[in-house]
Amino acid sequence: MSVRVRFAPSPTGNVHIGNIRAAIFNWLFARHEGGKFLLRVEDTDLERSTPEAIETLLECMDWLKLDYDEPAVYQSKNTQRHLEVADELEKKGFAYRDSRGGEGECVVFRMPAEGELEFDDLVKGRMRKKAKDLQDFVIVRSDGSPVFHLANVVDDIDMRITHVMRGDDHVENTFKHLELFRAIGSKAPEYVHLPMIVNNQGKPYSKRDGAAFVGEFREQGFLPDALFNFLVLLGWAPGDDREIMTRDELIEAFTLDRCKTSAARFDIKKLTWMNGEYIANQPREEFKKEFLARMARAGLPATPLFADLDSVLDPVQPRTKTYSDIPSNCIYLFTDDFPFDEKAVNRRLKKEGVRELLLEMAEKFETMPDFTEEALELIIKEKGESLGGMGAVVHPVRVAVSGVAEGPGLFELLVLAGRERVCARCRKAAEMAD
RNA sequence: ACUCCCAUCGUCUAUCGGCUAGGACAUAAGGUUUUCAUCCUUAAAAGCGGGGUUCGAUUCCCCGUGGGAGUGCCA
Repeated sequence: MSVRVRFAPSPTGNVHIGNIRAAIFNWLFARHEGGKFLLRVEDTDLERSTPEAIETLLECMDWLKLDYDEPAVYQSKNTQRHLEVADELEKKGFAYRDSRGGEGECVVFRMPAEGELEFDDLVKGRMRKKAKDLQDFVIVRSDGSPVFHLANVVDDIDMRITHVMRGDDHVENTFKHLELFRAIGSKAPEYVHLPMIVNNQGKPYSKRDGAAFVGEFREQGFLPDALFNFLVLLGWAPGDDREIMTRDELIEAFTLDRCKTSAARFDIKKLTWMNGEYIANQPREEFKKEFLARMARAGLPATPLFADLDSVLDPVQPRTKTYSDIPSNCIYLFTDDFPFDEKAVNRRLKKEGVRELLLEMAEKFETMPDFTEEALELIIKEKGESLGGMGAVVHPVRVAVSGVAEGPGLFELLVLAGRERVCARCRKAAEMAD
């Protein structure tokens, strides 16, 4: 029988990285096994499951390229079926009506009173629980609506799910679910419980710990492939020393026996590093598209003041860690109205003789015959020798032209900026000097 | 309180009884570079504690400790 797995999120506005990680594992498993990956939207909480929330969910799936193989199932459409099953269970004596909660009559599923319940988790191994440690549980609320446990199991049956892969926090539920399958008379799927993603305190990773929702990572300028790659490595490893892997490599290598059993902390620094690697290797056209979008959003022009966009992007792309740092990192290439970094100004401009130096260099730049990298290097080197090192010229000029202390190679930068701008900026910065 | 789960460098992880415990991120030092990023070299950095099983335990078992999860109308 071929593998059928599902991702079953409740659409509550944003998709948590823990949930999407579960989705990724399901997706990889399905693709590795040549099975089906399905989406079931558990939208039974009508108040929180707004159309916008569902839209957000689908966008996340799309962004991460988690394609599913059959039309999405909406759980709220199956309510009748859930209630029929509850009726059946009640008729057969597996469930009973009770009003102990006081809110009216609900339907309660009867758990075994004694004995031991067990199942083999494909990652965690054999799980056992004494029957007396599990209580009966509500499957239909007093308002007539089916509860998660019931709906989840019935839908898994109807969707012919073969493997349920979900968060660790569901292990206890699994004992209940297994009893439901048994009572309904249906073969239960295999179960796989994935460790949680936690914060520095070991608690479930939440919005308080930083970006916690897929949309936030997208907003902050992470690539879907980088996030995907990073998340897979939380709780799974290929066994060799590979870390940056393509989708195909991940699909090829992904097996359940390499999943971990312990919780993993979310390390944004490593994600950022990985994202930088992905950006550096991104096709120029893709980078350009995102670059322009970010510039537009920041209200900056789409075309550089000088040179063409590609020349400007050459030094920018390999230095970009996340898209969100694009506007501030290259604003000086697109407008003369750029900010000066205070530290850089204090360190490189507010020094004895810098004013004169900048004016002199502006003069030299203006009069040199060819404004090329080679010629610039000669001139700057020459001037530097009289000042005890090229740095004495390079640093002030860099800050004068870009406002910041880091960036592309200076000669490259000057040529990009063009003679006219360089001279103007040197003279303007000279006023800030000393 | 009870039940269950988990436990290797700061972090993510490798190790399926033989380990001088490997890799990556982060950190530190050095080299390359005009700066930053990159790149190269190097350093520091781990088996929670106690018992057992074994010729030999990070690896298997038990106890403790720590963390997490769950315990009838959330999912």
